[in-house]
Amino acid sequence: MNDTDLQELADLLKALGEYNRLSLVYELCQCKSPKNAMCLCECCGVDASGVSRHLKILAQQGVLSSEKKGREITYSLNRSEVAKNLRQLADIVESNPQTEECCHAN
Amino acid sequence: MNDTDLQELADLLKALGEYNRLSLVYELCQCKSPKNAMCLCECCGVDASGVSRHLKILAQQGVLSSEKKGREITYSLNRSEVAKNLRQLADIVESNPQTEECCHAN
DNA sequence: GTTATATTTGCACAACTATGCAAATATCAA
DNA sequence: TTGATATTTGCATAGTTGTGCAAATATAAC
Repeated sequence: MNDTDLQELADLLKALGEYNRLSLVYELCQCKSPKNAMCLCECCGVDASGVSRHLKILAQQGVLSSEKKGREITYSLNRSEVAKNLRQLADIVESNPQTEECCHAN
Repeated sequence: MNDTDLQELADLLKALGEYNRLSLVYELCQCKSPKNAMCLCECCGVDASGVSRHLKILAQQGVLSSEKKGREITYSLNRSEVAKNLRQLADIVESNPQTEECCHAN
């Protein structure tokens, strides 16, 4: 894993690591169909403009997909992609160390 | 998943979602034995006090375990616990929606 | 004892972030 | 066209965060 990968992973985790954003993601977890910002606004203690910004961040990190339908934009969760990224990190964390030692200080 | 669980999960993801902290975690991933802050300092563009603070945050979130050995403190990664948390979230994200609809706006 | 090493803490600061409000934009409905 | 609805954007602001430096603390080594 190079620096760029690590940075992208950090960005993804940061996007998910904010309470209201994670609430939006969790809400979309439980939705069969895509939802617009007004609907998602209800499950999040933030006004429409704030939700709009949160959804943008999540979409930028590939957590959500958006589709424009007339005057509204519906968002859905990229379930398999997000799950894949999380499991990849879990695998790395749990894998056996590849190098003898990471430094020579001790 | 209640609000407290969601908050704790967000805190964990936030702890991991910072580049230098994630670098520390990744470094410890590759270490067979626990490492102290001086050693970990080398893999992270931050001085000792900064590393100390990052390690504290990671330990608070259960990512790392620490053990005091004389004048040094060695840190190790809680591999299975971190992996478990990440996989749990992955499972939730990928699971089929339980509720019909999350709201009635559309 | 003194000195060296490892870590934490107080302070300052710059940068970033989440937020609400109001205005702007876009699209639908009547 | 006029009005309603959905979303974005500019602005201000309060709060948070990462950081380095220097000082304090703790412990080992001499």
